[in-house]
Order: sequence, then C-alpha cells, then structure tokens
Amino acid sequence: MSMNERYEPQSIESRWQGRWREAGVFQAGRRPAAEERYVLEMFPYPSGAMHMGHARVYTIGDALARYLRMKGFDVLHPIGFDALGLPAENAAIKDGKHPRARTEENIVSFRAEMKSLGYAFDWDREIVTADPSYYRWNQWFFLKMLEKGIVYRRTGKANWCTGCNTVIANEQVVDETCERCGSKVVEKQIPEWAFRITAYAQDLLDGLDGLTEWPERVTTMQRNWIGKSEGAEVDFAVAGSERTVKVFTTRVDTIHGCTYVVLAPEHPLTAELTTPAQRDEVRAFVERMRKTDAQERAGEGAPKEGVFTGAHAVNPFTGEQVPIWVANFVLAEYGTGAVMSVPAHDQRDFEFARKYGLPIRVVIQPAQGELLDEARLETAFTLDGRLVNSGLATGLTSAEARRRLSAEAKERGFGAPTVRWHLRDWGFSRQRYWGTPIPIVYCPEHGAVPVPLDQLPVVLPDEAIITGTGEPPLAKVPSFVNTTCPVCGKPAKRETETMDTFVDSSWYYARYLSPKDDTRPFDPEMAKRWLPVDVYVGGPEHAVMHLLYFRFWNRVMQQLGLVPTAEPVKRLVTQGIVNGPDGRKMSKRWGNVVAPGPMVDRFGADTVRLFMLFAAPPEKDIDWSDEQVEGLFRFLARVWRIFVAREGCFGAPEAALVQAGGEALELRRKTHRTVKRVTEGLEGELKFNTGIAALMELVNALYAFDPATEADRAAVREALVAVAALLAPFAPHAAEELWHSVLGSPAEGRLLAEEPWPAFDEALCAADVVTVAVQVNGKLRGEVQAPVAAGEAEVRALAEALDKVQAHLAGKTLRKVVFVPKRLVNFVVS
RNA sequence: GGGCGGGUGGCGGAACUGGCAGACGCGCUGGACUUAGGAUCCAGAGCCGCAAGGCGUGAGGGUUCGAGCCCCUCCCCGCCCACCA
Repeated sequence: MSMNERYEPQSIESRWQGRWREAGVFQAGRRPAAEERYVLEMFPYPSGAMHMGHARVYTIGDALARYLRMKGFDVLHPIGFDALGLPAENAAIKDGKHPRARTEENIVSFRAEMKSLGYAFDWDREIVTADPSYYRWNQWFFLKMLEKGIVYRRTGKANWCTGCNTVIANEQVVDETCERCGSKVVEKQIPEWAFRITAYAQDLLDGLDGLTEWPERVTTMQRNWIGKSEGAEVDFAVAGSERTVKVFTTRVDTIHGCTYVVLAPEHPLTAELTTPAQRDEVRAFVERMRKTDAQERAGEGAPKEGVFTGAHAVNPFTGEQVPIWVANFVLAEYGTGAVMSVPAHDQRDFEFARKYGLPIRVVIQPAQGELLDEARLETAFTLDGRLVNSGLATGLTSAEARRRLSAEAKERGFGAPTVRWHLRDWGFSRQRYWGTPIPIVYCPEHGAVPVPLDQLPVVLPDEAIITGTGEPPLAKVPSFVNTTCPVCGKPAKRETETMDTFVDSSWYYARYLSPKDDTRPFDPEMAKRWLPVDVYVGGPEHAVMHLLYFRFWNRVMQQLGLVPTAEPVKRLVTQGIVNGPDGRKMSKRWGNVVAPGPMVDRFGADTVRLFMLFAAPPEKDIDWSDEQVEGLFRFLARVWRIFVAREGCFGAPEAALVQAGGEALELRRKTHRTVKRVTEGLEGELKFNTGIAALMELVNALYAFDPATEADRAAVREALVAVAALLAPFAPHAAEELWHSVLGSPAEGRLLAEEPWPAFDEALCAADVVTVAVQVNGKLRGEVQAPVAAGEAEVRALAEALDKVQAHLAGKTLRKVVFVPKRLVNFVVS
C-alpha cells in the first residue's frame, strides 16, 4: 500500500472505526481462555452535550483497555447512560421538553461523539437507566432489601431543597445549599424511604484497609465521612428531678474534671429543666438561636454563647453537682445533643469557661514535662496523660481510664461504652417524576404492600405533569396512582415517590455483565468471571457519595449471592479536571468552554486523545491549550512524514537486524528502550505523559538516522513497527493506518487493536557504554564515556585525564574518591 | 483547626532506591528550503557573565563526598472535612 503524502485524520478515522466495529474487536468474551480484565469509566449523566471532562475520562480508560487487549486479556470495557434524575427534570421544567425526549436526544449526541473519538467500547452492552428493562431491577433490589430489613420507612428530619422541591441526601447538602442546584436547603419533617447503610458502617470502614489501589485521599474522605467515634454515654441525673441528661463523650477519662454540662438549644429537656428565674433569658436565647441559620450560629468562627438554665446535674462518678447551661456550640444532631464540659482538657470548653467564669479543674497530667497548674493554664491540655484528682481512677493512664470508667458506668447502670457514627442512613425517596417508581401500593386495609416481583416493572408513565412544586408529579396521574391491592384486590393507591439517581449508579457495573437478561438483574456466573472491576476511572467529586453507596450496594449483592466479593472495584483512578485555556473551570459564565466535537473535526480524534494523555498525569487538573493541541497534531503529522520518508525500509528483512552495528544498533537500542518505557508507563502508576514523551524521542531518533545498508533499513523498519504499535492505545486510528502501511499485505485482514503488544529485549535496553559524571568536591566538572562494566580504576583514569579536572585538582590534597558505577566519580580534595 | 496533595525555566511538565536538575512538548531565537512561510527540516537556549567562572528546584537551617528527593523550623497554593463532644 502506498501512503498518502499528508496526515489527514478525517480521511482515516471513520474508516478504522468501521473496521473495528465490523470485526467486533471490542466485544468482551471473545477470548474465553484468556485471563479477564474489566475496565470501567463512570458512565455519563447526559444532561447536555459531551464536554472535555468526559473526553478525558474515556480517553484514559480507553488507553488502558486497548493496552490490556493487546496484552492478550479478554477485556470488558462497556458504556451506558445514567439517564434518570433531577437535572433532566429541572431542564424539562425550564423549557417544557419531556425529560425522556431530552435525554434520548442527548444520548444520541453522546453516542456519536464517543464513536467519533474512537473509544473501544463494547456497544452491544450499552445500558440506559431510564429504560424499564434497567430500572425494574432497581425495584427488584428495593423489594429484596425491604424483605431483609435494609429498606425501611421512616419519619424524620429530612433535607428539603427549596429549589428542587424534594428531599436530598446529606451528602448532597453543601453549606446549607443544594449541591445540584445551589438553592437553600431547609429541614423538614417528612416520611421517607431509607437504606440502612449505617448497619454496614463498620464493614465499609474495615473494607477501606483492603483498598490499597485506591487513592489515599478517597479512602481518607470515606473514613471521615463514615466518622466512627468511640466513647461512652453517661447519664447525669438532674438535681431535684426524675430526669437524666445523657451525654456522649470520647474522653470519659476526664469526667472528674467536668465542671458544667451543656445542652443544645433544641435539646428536648431544655425548657423543662430551666428554673423560673432563668426562664425568660433561656427562652430568648433559644429563640434567637432558632432564627439564626446553622452556619452562622455554629460555624467555627461563631463566638461561643450560652446561658445558665438554673438547673444542676449530678456527676454520677463523684456525686458532685454542676450547673447546666444551654449553648450554641452544642449540636442537637450529633451525639446526644448534650455534652459534659471539661474546660481543662477541651479547648472549646476552656474558652466557654473563661468567658463565663466557670471553674476549671485539671484531672490529667502530661506523661512528661511540666505539671499543669489551673491558675496558669493558657489553653486546654487535650492530649492523653495520667489521671489526677480522679478518685479511684487516679494514677491510671487515659487509655486505661477510658476502658475502666466506661465499664464501671455500665456495671453501675448509668452509662455504657458507645460508638457514634457520622454516617447516616441513606434516605432515597424523591418527590419527583424522573426516577424509578417505588414499587409499593397503599391499601386502606393492608397498608404499604410491596408489589409482587412478577408484577415488575412498575412503569413510569409518560404523561406526568411536571411542575417542580408541591406534591410528587406522579400523584397527579390517575392511571398510575389508581391500582388494586396485591393482597386483597381492592382499590388502592401506588406510592408516588421515586428513587434517588444514586440507586441507578450503585450497581450498573454488574448489569453490563448480562445487560439483556430479563429474568434477573444480571448473571451471577458472569459476575464470578468479571467482578470485581479491575480499574474504575472517574472524578474525585464522587468520593463520598457514589463511591460509598456502590460499596454498600455491592455488599448487599454479595449477601444475596450475586457477586463474589464485598468490594466492587480493585483499583480506582481519579482524574483531574479539564479547565479552560485561562486556567479557570470551563463555564459559560467565563466564555471559556471548549467542546470536544469541534476539536475532533479540526484536529482528529487522535490528536485530542493524545493531548488529554500528554498534558499531565491523569490525576492532575489540566488547562486546555490550543497551542499544545496543535503541537500534538504536528507530532502525529511528523510521525506520518517519517513513515512516508522511510517507505523504502518497509520491505527490509528482519533477518538483517542481527548485522546492525554502529548507529543502526543505537537505533535498535532506542527502539527497545522506548517499548520498555511506554510499557512501564501503562503498568503500575499510569504515566501516559512520559510514555508519549518516550515515543517522541524515538521519532526524533528516526529523523536523525539516515539508513544506508540493508541492516540499517531493517533497524528502521523495526522502529517504525514499534512506533505504530506503541501508538495504538493513545492514537489508535493513525496507529492502524501506519502499521498497515509498513506491514502491507501480510497484515491484510488483521487489526493492530488485537495484535500482541510489542515485546522488548532486555539485552538491547541495557547500555554498553555509559556517560559517567565527573565531580570535584561535589561540583560537576565534566563527564567521560566508559564501558558499562568499567571499574573504579578505569573510570578514574579517564576522569583524571580531563583538563578541567586537572585544573581543579592541582595543588590540592586528594582526600577521597567516591565512585558510583555507571553514574559518577567524585574527587574530594582540600 | 484537622486530613490529603502540591510549590522545579517564559508555560505544561520530567528526574529510578540520595548520584549529570530541567527529558518531552509549547512558546522563543537563528539558519536552510521557498514567490511566500503562520508549513517543513536543522540548530540554539535555566539565570548572571565576553569569558573563566558563579548562582540555581517556595524561605531558612541541618545530615552527606553529594540533597528537588532525607531531617528540623517556617511561608504559600489546591482539594476535602470541620465547635463531632
């Protein structure tokens, strides 16, 4: 095949995309005998057109998937669409278009763009969560989990988004505002469905230790989010009353230093305990706190404020009476809504005590150093130490005391060791239309009745009136609402709430295993082969929501006997953001949005892909740069031209390689070293950028080498074939074209995408001559070429012969010579 | 306040376990080829200096023959969490 003179991606890319598709190269399961690899990128939420962030994730995953296929694995690399959810519905409210129509349109455009970027997806496995064939299994899981008590109905305080008019999860609330729409979030008493994720808290926490291939910052965030805190609950009797105030503390060892107790303003006992004399003051304070928003009132910057209730609590360990206060810094939602204050050993309590003149008593002394003295205390001593002034516990270490005192509280019936969690159950019902209907029927006689499994799916009707206000839109669709009770057959009404979108994304990776199965969510036999996912690529913004929920869900699926392991994903790769050319987040507001489509039209998919991979390692943010992109286009064109220029080498026989010497041998070394470097960049830490840099160097070396002999030509051919093959994961279209041009008819009918990944010869990678740095007193004074095996004497002789070295050694006394084989020789003089 | 990352030329970024700092690319400069060059190929370049040489990885100190890398003190930037008892 004779090559086109110029690199014109537009003329080759769609052709190869067609060839891959026809050959079914990217179908999983084609190599049943081979070891399997599952590469997954977070599926997109098609709320608009595809953007650069998407292009980056899929390019990273695709490079890996393509590489693994060439390494001989049977690779599963699927794609689908996370189609249900609030953004699509909100957009519908804005412009009146039905969410289904909008979503379908967006999916069509996503598919086209993804195909034009040449991603090696197994399109036969595509899923769309808005299809009843998908969400019926959400309903199936709901019913299974209801049966097992993992799903339950609760009434409680919920986060109500005033913009979306629905309940949203704790994780979706950021600074009192909705993470999705930015509107204010208020608390509302509301009945809702919830997943008992807290029952898995310990297991989810323990599981993190095994996730050694996850970025530490993600596991740390999950650890914090789960927020285990071990301590004790202790009951303080209220003096002159039947009531007790239960406090939670992680520092029960300091309890003998408790000099007051503080309630949250919302604490149920606040009003009751307040003495008549204090009533007006307390009531005014509580009222004022209720009116100030939570951030302002309890944010860290807020001043600590409180009032005395007039009541006293009895420390059960000492019998001592201490005053009960109400203060803004105690949170009703955390712990028991009441704390015992130990000003000597808690900074917050210390500041409060100082402000209101409450006593401070030291009960812990540091293990080493100066003893603390109440009168001179500048700040609380919050570390562990040894107990003093603590009755029978005096002399114990903090750790011993915590164990001893909480056990004692339990024995004597006024407390117990306790564990508190930050993690809350996952309330997942939404008063919205565009979600999975919750398969429950309300019967006047039988109450909430689960829809029988064989009646699934409960299909989402098309004709809902979506207003975004008031009650759930489904409640206004009589044909949906009115049904019969599965138990008694009498008229009944359907649940009109829908499920949170995070339900859809909690198990989709498993649905890809048998996406068309209509008898079960997926085939457990396939799960045994393919799960857990080997590599999962996506944005770090999902660290505590999606990535926690799906770990929870996978555990439930394991208990149901559907998947083999507790953890869904072995290795997590979190990729950085693609910013605008100005370094700011791409946004219409800044007018710095660059869309992938037009860039593919202009430069071709290969250039766009190469840019994504070359700009920085995957986890770093990158700025879009037209100049850099053009540079990568030039690189591909330069690769193209060297192939054209060396067409004469295409037929050189491999047998001639053994005769390669001199520069030809150097080229061969460069080739093999490049294969090694690119391979290493794809294994372990993903360093596509340095791998591509290595390829660029090899191309530069090809330009610098003018072949004269048959052996020279053979060395050039070897390098050209390597360049094409190494380019395959990154710029797959150009790679195919170049590879076929070199190989000609023997490669007819074959595809580089399925060819074995090139091997390298270690012997050729190793250098025979090395450059050794020559230093005098640690300063570089020259360098010498020496055989790899050269010993100290030989290298030293070469080094001493250098003029500059002589100059610096002259007149000095040689103290010592440091010799590092293959690296340097250092003369230490004085 | 806590946790996790970072700070290297004009820019993006390289640098294995302490061993030639600045690979590769962008931008820049010069040359060749050209009617032309914003194409291409070749060459140059950390900074100061004509040179010899000196100085250089956020700041300051230390260990070492030798530090971007290790230790100490500190500054700055990003992300996440945050009166969590």
